[in-house]
Amino acid sequence: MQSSTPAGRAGRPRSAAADTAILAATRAALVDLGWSKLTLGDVAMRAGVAKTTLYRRWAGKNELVVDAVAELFDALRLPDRGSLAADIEGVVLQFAAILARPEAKSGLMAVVAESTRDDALRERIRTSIVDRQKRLVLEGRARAQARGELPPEAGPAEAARIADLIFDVVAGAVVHRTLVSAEPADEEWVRGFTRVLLYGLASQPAETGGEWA
Amino acid sequence: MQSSTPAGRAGRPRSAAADTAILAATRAALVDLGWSKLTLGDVAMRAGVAKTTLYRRWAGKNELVVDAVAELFDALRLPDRGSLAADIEGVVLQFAAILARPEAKSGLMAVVAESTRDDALRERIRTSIVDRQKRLVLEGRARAQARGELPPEAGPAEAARIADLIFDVVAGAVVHRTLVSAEPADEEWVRGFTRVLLYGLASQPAETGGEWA
DNA sequence: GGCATTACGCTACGAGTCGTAGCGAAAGCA
DNA sequence: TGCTTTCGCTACGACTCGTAGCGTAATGCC
Repeated sequence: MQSSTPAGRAGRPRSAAADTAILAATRAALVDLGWSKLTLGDVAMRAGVAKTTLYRRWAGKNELVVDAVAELFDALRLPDRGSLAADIEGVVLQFAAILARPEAKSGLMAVVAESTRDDALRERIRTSIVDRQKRLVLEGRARAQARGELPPEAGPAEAARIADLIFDVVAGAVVHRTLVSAEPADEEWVRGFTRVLLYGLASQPAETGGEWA
Repeated sequence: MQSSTPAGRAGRPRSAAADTAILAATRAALVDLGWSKLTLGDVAMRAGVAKTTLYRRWAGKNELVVDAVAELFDALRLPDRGSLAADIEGVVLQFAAILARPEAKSGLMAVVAESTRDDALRERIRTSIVDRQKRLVLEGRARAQARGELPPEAGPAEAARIADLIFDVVAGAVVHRTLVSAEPADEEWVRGFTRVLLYGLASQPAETGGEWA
């Protein structure tokens, strides 16, 4: 975000309603048109604002879509389900549900691709999307350690390393399953994933025969 | 690919040299310009061919970049390093090295993003990029089972499920580390990842203190 | 060798998008 | 009531797109 009147400024304040309308219109355009065919003129028309207003608030398509997609991840929560496995399954299913939405699919990966050549954009993605997700990893890990389900790590540097690793594994697997393999990360898949994450491949006794709880 | 004269056709055959020049020019343009600023006119000029020639062979930017990026993954091999852990670390490091190249970074995620709204494109990505990677998983898994490092699975359906899961975890983690976290998947990271993949989080005794083999 | 067939380079074109400039009107703050 | 900033609107040059048309080049077949 870069809207909302910067506190005690004089003059006409920016319309907060326009912000929400623009971001909603951006998501709607992502659903209807996808990333490549989405134009700022079209978004402006959908939102009922002038194209110039859009350019006054966002530098371009990249920044706009980052903000529009970021709001989708605001709903992520980490309720205490009693065990680490249950906590993981719960939050992964939430994450998968968000990624299943077409506006997230077509928007998120596109801005990530653009961010490989734009450091400012990558930073924007990190602060408004990635860090919110990563916080859940830290929270879940601390909770599991308090339960005694995970061993405490050596030091703060080691803790950060492992947290980063876990985050890349979890988020990466769900994203890859959803976008590249193009198959749903449903409950059955999430159960198998959680088992591998907690106990590894070597322990996999192939207990599930197919479909049963 | 859709080039090379379709066998016994009459008339002037398509120049194979043009194909390689175009694909190389596409990768060069990806490095210099990135996905969004890459234009087919620019690629044609770099390759020394007319723009119309490009349109005669590829339907558009998406298909062209898929083919150009796919060639990067031809180098993936799975040499027998004696143990499952060593095999995984070896192939993951290769995968990471390819993903570290700017033409792979900016090109791959962009076409994946587009493929969320284009079934034909997704199929093209699957056959020319994803399936080649997935074959390594099947091969490595079979090798590990022959060594007795992994338990045999219940049936063919279960085997496919687990192979798909492993693939999404491995490829997804490396991609997420490289593109989203924007940090290198170096040897240290790969060691930690392989440990989690094989033995899970619960067994993690935080043995590495930082940097030592 | 000659002929049919296909690919190639080149030019030109309408259509669409981009991002910006300039203007008058509207909406807050002091 | 003024001052300041935003807003909607129109218009603009520049650029890219994807295609059409033409003459030429390179092959297979007879």
